[in-house]
Amino acid sequence: MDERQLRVLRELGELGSVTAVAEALLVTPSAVSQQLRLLQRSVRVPLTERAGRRLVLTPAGRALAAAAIDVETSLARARHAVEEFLEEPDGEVSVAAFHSAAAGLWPRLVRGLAAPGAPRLALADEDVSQEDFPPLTHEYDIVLAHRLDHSPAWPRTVSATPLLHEPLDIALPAGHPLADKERLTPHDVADQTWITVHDGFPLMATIEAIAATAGRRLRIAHRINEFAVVSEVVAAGGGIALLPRWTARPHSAVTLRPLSGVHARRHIDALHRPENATRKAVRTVLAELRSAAAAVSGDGGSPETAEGSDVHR
Amino acid sequence: MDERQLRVLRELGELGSVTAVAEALLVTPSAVSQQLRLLQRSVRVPLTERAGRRLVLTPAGRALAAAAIDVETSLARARHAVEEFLEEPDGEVSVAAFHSAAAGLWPRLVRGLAAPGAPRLALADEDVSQEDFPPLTHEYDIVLAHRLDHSPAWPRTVSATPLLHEPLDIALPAGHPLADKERLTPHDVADQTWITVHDGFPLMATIEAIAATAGRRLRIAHRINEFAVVSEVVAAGGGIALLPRWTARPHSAVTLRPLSGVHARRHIDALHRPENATRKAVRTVLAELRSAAAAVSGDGGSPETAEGSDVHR
DNA sequence: ATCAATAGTGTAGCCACTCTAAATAGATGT
DNA sequence: ACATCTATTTAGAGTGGCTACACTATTGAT
Repeated sequence: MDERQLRVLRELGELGSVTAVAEALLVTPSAVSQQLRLLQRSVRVPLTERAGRRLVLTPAGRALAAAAIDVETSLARARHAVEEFLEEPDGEVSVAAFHSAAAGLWPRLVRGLAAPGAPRLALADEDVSQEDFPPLTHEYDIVLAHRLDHSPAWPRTVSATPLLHEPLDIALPAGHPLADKERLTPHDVADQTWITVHDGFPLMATIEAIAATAGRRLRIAHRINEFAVVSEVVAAGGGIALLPRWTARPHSAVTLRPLSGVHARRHIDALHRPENATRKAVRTVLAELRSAAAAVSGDGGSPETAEGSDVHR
Repeated sequence: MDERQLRVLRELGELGSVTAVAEALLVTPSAVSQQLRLLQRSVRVPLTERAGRRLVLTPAGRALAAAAIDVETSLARARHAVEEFLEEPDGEVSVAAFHSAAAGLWPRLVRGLAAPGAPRLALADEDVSQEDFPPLTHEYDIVLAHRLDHSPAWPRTVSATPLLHEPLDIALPAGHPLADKERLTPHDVADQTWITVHDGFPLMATIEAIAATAGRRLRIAHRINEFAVVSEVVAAGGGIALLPRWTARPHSAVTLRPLSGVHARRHIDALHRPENATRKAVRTVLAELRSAAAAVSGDGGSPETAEGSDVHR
């Protein structure tokens, strides 16, 4: 008893003759007759009977034909299941991010997708080194990742949607002498006590570039990945640090100053496996992320969020 | 996208490897792999992906596998649909009957099957000549039919369950001189004015036998098929008639007297197509009909219905 | 590093299944 | 009685899915 046989039986019930079924299914009446014979073999009561020169369903045949409708319905649903999955506007979308991107973008993302009918977010923070971002796309639909300007591009196996090209500024405690200058050079900052990320994390390459340009080894006192913690330690006079301009939460006792002389910018990209963008819900989240990023960087940001573009704080 | 492919996909989701699916479905891994490739061809996003040396479902694959469960469920239901139809205790059973059998048996049938869970009855009266009873089994699950003792048996294409072997008595108006005799002979009744059924209806053969035995042509004044009407006309003095002993409703102004000298009995049988008895609901109704018939004929009839066996009225 | 074990995929060929074509049988209506 | 319509049977062709086997890739052990 397979789909084809049930289909034939059902059509016979609705069309009332083998010939009509054959025409509907684009086969010969012989094929229909044979399918019916096979189906009959699997059942112990007659499903069809002759009515004159026509063939009609018995009550048992009608009972089975009714069940056949369910089979065809579920098969039709299965045939559309993938499309529906792709077009579902409110599907679940998992988003991973490192801390500063998470802190800077997720609040806007959550607010922007709060409406009913919007994708359901599943957020997770993941603080990994640069080469570990792409594999995360196997676990999450979208991975917010960052890399420095001249670091190797993301592998071709993942799609990358650029979100931010974010300057990295020097974070100074309020009242620090260097805060008087509008811009700082590697030479200006090379002799300071430093707070940096752990080895292997993206910002480290910029720290090394500063040291190379100034021709000195930096004095690195602390290793702190989390920028909120960094801000607090900078404010407390523990040293100076490199902080992203837009995604690190401003601290009232920390002043940011742009750095000249080295490329001090990072890319924040949304990584995802290419086929993932066929899902409407994923595309919606990506669009919302772009809009959140534009707001954060000050391009058309809402008044509520304009503070993010205020460098001097 | 057919059942087999969906089955393979679903099993892959649950078992987690092509080899395990192959073992579960009793085929080689190669066959599983080929089925998956075919399924993939019908869909524009990947359904599976490599995880090390294993193969796992993508989110789209999981969405389709979920739909596959519905397909398998409905197919399993279809495979049992006929059995369920046959075993359904409360299915609808259509019963046709000629008038006197209907009047005599249906009230008991309806009362006996009033309980919830009993077959649902669909009753219909059909007053046809003897040869037209068997074809009615194409329209009704059970056909109550009657034939005279020596008339040809029912064709082998239908099953016949004997219900009653019912004497045919002479109906006389109360106070008629013949009512004084305990039994009547053809000779006694041949000179009376008669009320008979229409030509072609079963009882007519007995009327003809009476005429033949007595050696006379009967004086047939009226042609009335419906026994309730016959009783009224007999009571009013319109003539005498042949009435079934048990199934015709007794009339207070009509006396029944048994007839000797000719075979004056009819068979009342329940006809049905043989495969119809595979339905539990039909068997239940047949059993209830036998019990109703036994009660009507006085074999273990309940007090409430004992009047049916009272010939002298 | 190398090797063995494990997992999945590709290919060739076989087998079974389902279709078509044509002949047959039965029913209907003129 | 005959032409027409309908369903079935049979034989044969074509398709498709399966197995066997070879191959690639990954993993873990020595």
